[in-house]
Amino acid sequence: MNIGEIAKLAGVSSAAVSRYFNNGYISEEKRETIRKVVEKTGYRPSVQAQMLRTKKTKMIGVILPKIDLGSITSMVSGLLAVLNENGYQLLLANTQNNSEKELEYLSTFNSKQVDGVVFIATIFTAKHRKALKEMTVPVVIAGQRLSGYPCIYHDDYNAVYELTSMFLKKGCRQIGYLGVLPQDKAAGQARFEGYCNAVTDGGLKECRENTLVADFTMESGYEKTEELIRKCGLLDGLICATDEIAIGAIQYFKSQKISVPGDILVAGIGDSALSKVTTPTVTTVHYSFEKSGELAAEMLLNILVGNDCSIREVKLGYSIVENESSRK
Amino acid sequence: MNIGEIAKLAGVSSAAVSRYFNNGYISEEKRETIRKVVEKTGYRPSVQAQMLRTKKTKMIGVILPKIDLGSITSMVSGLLAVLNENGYQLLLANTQNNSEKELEYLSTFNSKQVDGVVFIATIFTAKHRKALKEMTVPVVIAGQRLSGYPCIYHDDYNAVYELTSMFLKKGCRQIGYLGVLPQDKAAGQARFEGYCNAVTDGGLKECRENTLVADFTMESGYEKTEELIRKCGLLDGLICATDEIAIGAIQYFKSQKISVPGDILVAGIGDSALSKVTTPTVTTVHYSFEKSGELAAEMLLNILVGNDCSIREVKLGYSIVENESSRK
DNA sequence: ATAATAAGTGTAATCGGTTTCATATGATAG
DNA sequence: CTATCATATGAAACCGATTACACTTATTAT
Repeated sequence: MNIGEIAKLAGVSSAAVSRYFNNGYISEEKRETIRKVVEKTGYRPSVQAQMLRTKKTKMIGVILPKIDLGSITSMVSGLLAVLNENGYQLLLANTQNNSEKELEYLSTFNSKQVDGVVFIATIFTAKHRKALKEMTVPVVIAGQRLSGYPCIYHDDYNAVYELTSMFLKKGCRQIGYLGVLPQDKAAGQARFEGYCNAVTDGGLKECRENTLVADFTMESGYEKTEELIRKCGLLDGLICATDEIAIGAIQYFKSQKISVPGDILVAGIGDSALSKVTTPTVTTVHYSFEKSGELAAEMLLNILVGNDCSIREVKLGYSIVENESSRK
Repeated sequence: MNIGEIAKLAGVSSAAVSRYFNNGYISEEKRETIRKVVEKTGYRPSVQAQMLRTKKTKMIGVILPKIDLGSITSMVSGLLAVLNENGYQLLLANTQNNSEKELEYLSTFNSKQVDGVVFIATIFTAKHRKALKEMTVPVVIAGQRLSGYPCIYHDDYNAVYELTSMFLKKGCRQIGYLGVLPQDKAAGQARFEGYCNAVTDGGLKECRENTLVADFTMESGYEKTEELIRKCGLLDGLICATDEIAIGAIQYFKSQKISVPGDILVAGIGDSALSKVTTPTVTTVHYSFEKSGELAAEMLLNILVGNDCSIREVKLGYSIVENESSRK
């Protein structure tokens, strides 16, 4: 069943049927006859033919490093809400933190498979920059700031700065930090700098000694906390770059009969579901990931309609969620 | 840059270039010249044109009720792994538990937009059956058994039967149950029946009185536990249809100074990340959702290549993860 | 020597729409 | 009474690939 057959049944040309679907000039009377035929046959235009002819796929590619992460699924949820609302579909690519795959999917999506791309990445290399430069479809970066590209990210620096300052105000004088790789500008570098500057501004020194790099897991949080304590002695505060790390840290302290928050205050980042069910519950930073997904989608759609004056860079705020692990 | 221009540059026909990409008859020498031209120009065939001509989109639609749920993202992860491996892309549709949207996306995907659909649903109505009957592209159902359709699901009945039997063996004589809507055949009905039959087989009676229906949240678990205790007095065991409900229940017991597992044993289902970080950690049932995603993808791909003798229905096993909430 | 088969190639039809262009009609303006 | 314009329509070109078909040449079987 194609447009020609419908046209024949309705006694019009295929152009008229096309206009019927695309709000072109068409008389009320033909519109009605076509409507009837379409209804009776259940005809739907072939999206493939439309894509080929119009060069619009109405699809947005989303590249993400890991699907089973609350922050990321929230973003996807926000993306989907806005995209579907506007008649776009979402093509998902999971790179499993594999840098090569990120480049591969960028290239795949670029070859006209989608109208635009939302790129959720953690670490940008020179290769990424090169791949991005070669893109012919618009790309919005989510979760990181990348100069020259439309992007949306969170105020990591100030979030951790404020978190650390809060610990100082509560009397902490030996604050440790468990971070992630600094190549990750957002979760790694910005958060670490927030910690460092807050500590220095608070009149403490040698912040770098009280820090270690972990990965994004609870196990790593546990191990690195042990290492940190062995290295620095007992601290009175510990800021962690993610909730998972913080929970691992708390588990270590529990195993050592070190009281949280009695002996040491602990905080994480992300406001994950986990942070609300542990004992003690974990003080953390809330980012609105769903909102950032929605905004990323809106930015991309704006670019697609050629709205050159639209928002091109967004830094989203945060709110500190004080839970039991820092109540003093 | 289209196939014709490449053909001209290589001094061959467009058919030859097409054959170059599709492993058709072509001499080694032409293959080489085409390869060079393709490399130099960076040409890639238009997927839209290919789709139109071949009637294959190499895309699979995935319809899911909620993206921010560990079990579902694990499935998606498994789906993606297998689909991408085989050159397929994943088109994501999130229905937010909206039955109308489920039907709408089924219909959208059906109109030749994808080669096949993976449908992750919770409740099947008559409308769903009708919509499924009208599908012209193959559909694999995940998370539920639906007679007549390729499907993949977990052994909910026996999982809960075994969990309940374990509680009985530990001496429980008053086991309560917090379930979800029985319209959900898998998480609702099958789990509930597993509980009922285990209780009856264990020589206890009146199982139905000790049960209530909650929804999938911790809050609901908290409230319904309160209601259940008010109704039935103190139980000595509580089986919950999900980990979230179980955690809500434990929070209620904590608030009432009722000891878990001292006074009452509690278990959930799903082996979520949450169940591992609470105090006490929650006894639960592990399902391999990632594997079910992989299998669903494999089933669908098999159907697509016309392998009629392939697996059409899979019931996956489970393992009980005994944690602190039931250690007696 | 001849028939049959396999390998290699190009032409042109095809997939199913959208859109340009030419054309027609009726209404309004000058 | 013509010129202009908005509305309405269909024919045909076009998007960019795949593939059926016809054809040539080389190889093998009879």
